[in-house]
Amino acid sequence: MTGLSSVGKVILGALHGGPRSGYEIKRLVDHSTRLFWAASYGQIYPELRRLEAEGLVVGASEPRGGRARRVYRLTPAGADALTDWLTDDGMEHALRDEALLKLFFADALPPGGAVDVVRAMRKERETRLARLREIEAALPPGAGGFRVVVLRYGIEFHQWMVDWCRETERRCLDQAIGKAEKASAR
Amino acid sequence: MTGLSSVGKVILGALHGGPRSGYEIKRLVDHSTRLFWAASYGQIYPELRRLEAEGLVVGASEPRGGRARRVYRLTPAGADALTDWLTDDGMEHALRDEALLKLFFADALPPGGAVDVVRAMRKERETRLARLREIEAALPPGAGGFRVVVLRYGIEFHQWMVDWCRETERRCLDQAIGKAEKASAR
DNA sequence: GAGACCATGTAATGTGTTACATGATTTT
DNA sequence: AAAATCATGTAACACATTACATGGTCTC
Repeated sequence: MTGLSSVGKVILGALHGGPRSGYEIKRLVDHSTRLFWAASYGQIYPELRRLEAEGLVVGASEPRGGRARRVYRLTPAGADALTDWLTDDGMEHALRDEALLKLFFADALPPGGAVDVVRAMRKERETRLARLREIEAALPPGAGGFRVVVLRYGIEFHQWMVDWCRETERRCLDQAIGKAEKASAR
Repeated sequence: MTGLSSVGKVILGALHGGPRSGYEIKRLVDHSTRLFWAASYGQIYPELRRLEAEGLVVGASEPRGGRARRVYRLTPAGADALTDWLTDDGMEHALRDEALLKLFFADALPPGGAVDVVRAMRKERETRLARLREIEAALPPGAGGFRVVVLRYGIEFHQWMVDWCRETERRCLDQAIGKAEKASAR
């Protein structure tokens, strides 16, 4: 009832899909939500203990072979906390984009410098877009559910950014030509 | 030469536009880059001192009336550090989107719960879009430069998200109707 | 004279990453 | 036998927000 921490949210969500160890939660996050919600071991392990102390999850020792392993599952209180969070109206949305910051200050660069910024931005987004498309291609045919909806959001968003970069590069170059013509007309 | 800190980047960029006090830098950030690059007093003031110790900026006491005020300007080394950063290929891009995380786990919600998540997401983006459009409308006519390019990016991006939400809401409802028809056909 | 705004700074707190330490099991 | 992966955990550090403390000026 204290309000879930940032890590707590992914953990409860992950455990809704079934009992999991801290290691498995980290793996799941790295393979699915990391682009919009990351979590590290340094957060996950301590938080699992805190959630257990609050009664939202329970851990049980379930070794795999001789390998120690602690598996957590949602308690009814944990499931309630999950739906409470899912239906509340907290909507944190933070973006940290170095390319935009560079572009914002691009007037400090010699003419033509800005295009390089946008070009570098596009290259980076294209790489990530390709990786997302690979994930999509590897999806079992007929896969549905909201996890796929979110993946497609990622793909379409990255595609949108790549298009925006291309358009902006074009505009930068047009402007450069316009300036050059004006200069030669003198 | 040590590699600029996150705050250092906005500070040098801001100072390229002219000498400014810490307070003015904070104001500028809050009114322009905060959506993709924020900075707080707790970062700005200590960082200004660090940058001065490194020789990238110089501060001078320039009181305004009886009000103490310390104004910083770029040194040649600071201007160099700025262009070095602008032309390097660091391209940090992090996104933290609670709406996407909720949608990702929306299978845990009763049918129809996901639409509410998307609707809440759209509402929030619409509010921000409106604020950005106000800023654009208040722009002096004929305003140009990369600051405006970045503002338009923000507007178009938010518009894209709103459209995506609308489309997704529609699809969720269609699917619900499809299911209801299937159920009634039995 | 109240409230908004200018102005600087620090301390406490929270959030998050990285590296380290340890060790078993599985795959090549 | 080496490398990858499974598995847990902590300590150090970096990054960032919030609240507090202080006080001047300007506008209504």
